[in-house]
Amino acid sequence: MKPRVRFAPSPTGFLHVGSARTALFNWLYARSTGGTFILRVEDTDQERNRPELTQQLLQELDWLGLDWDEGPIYQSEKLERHREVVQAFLENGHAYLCDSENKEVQGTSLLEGMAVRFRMPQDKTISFTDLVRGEVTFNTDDLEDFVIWRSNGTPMFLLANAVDDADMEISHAIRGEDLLSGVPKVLLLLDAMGAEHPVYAHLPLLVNEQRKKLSKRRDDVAVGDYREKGFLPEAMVNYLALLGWGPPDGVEIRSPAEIVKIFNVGDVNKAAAFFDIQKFEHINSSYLRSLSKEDFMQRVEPWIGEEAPWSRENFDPEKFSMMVDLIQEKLRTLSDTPRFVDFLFLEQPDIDEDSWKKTMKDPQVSDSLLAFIADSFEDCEWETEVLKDLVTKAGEKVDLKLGKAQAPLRVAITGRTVGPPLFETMACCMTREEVLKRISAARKSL
RNA sequence: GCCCCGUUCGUCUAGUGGCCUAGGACGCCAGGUUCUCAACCUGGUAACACGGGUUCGAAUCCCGUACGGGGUACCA
Repeated sequence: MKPRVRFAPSPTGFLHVGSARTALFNWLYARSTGGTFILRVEDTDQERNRPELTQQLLQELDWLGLDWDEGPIYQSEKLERHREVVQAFLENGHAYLCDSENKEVQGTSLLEGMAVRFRMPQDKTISFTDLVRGEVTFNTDDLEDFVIWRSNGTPMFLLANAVDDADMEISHAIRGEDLLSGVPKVLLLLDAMGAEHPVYAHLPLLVNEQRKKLSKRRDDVAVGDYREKGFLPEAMVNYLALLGWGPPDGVEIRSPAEIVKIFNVGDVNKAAAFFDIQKFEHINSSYLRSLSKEDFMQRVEPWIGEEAPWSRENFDPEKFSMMVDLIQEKLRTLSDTPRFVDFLFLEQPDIDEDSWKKTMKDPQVSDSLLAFIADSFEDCEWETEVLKDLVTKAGEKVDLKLGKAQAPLRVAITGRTVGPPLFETMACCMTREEVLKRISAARKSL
């Protein structure tokens, strides 16, 4: 029997990174076992039953490359089936009608304005084997009769969940630990239907620095936010896979396809994991570096177009293309790109205050240094090595090594102390006139 | 409150009774890279929550304590 797993998100208008991780682990399980990955949209809550919310969800999954084999199946379309099960429970005594005061009402058919509660058996032990946590046990005395049907005529989550899992013959339910306490109720529901139990695997939660479940109010939780910050989908998948699971050989950076080969849900660990943006950035920069130039050019497009800090007519694609060779290895995210090249496409460099203060703190020295440099640049060959030699010589006159001597020039030209290799940039992408103009502008500001 | 789950370097993890004076990665720190660094290279720092058992031997098994988290809705 091939495993059948599902990702069953509630459409909230964005994909939460925790949900994305759950989707990923289901996908990994299906792909690594030859199973079927099913997408089911849990939109039983009327407010969430909106097509555009679902659309966004599908797009994010698509962006991550998590393709599904069946679905999307909409839970809201199964209303009749859910009603049928609840009706049967009413008839066979597994559930009862209940009014707005939570009082039991006699009757064996659904009534408008009445909710339905599942009857909890007394002192019954319920245990199951979780693939991640091992044996987990509950006692029904700690559980209450719970609502399975709302008075507005719609099914509750647990009921819909149980019925759909049974009908879709889900073999493995892989989801977040926050759903662990709901399992005994679902198992009871399944038993009442005479359906089989799926195998459960509860993944550790993703937490923030306060060790609390990632929340959308405090934390950056939308996958789309990371996309907009310039993270690559394969880096996102790679990083998410590392939260709660580790490759047996310790090689952390590897493609989704390679992860599929070595993934095992039994190796998932139990403790909550902190979503560490710094490590994510490290992984992203690694993927960025390994991109072919062609691929990089394509992916960076959104960051150098309309959104860029320069006006479109000043942008020069050829210069940019040359700059890519110099900066690709330095980027942590795609959104870092503009600030490494913006000075080429702006009338004036955008001067960073801290950089200016740091390199121009002795205006006398900086001025004479820049004067020497400007003089020697007036009439020289416009080549990387020549420019570098000239700056080295200018530095010697004020008793500074190249490392220090290039700093004021770098800030005058680019506006920042950090950037692409300076001499190459000037030689390949700037004219003598532009460079001299910026040097003199900087000297005037001293 | 009650129920459930968890606890290895700051962080993510390896470790399934001897190979552990606990390994890797990120971060951090130091040095290197005769152009910067937020890039790259090398090195370093740093952890088995605590207390009892079991065992010749425990990070690994059992019990308890502490701490953390999740659940306990006519949300999902």
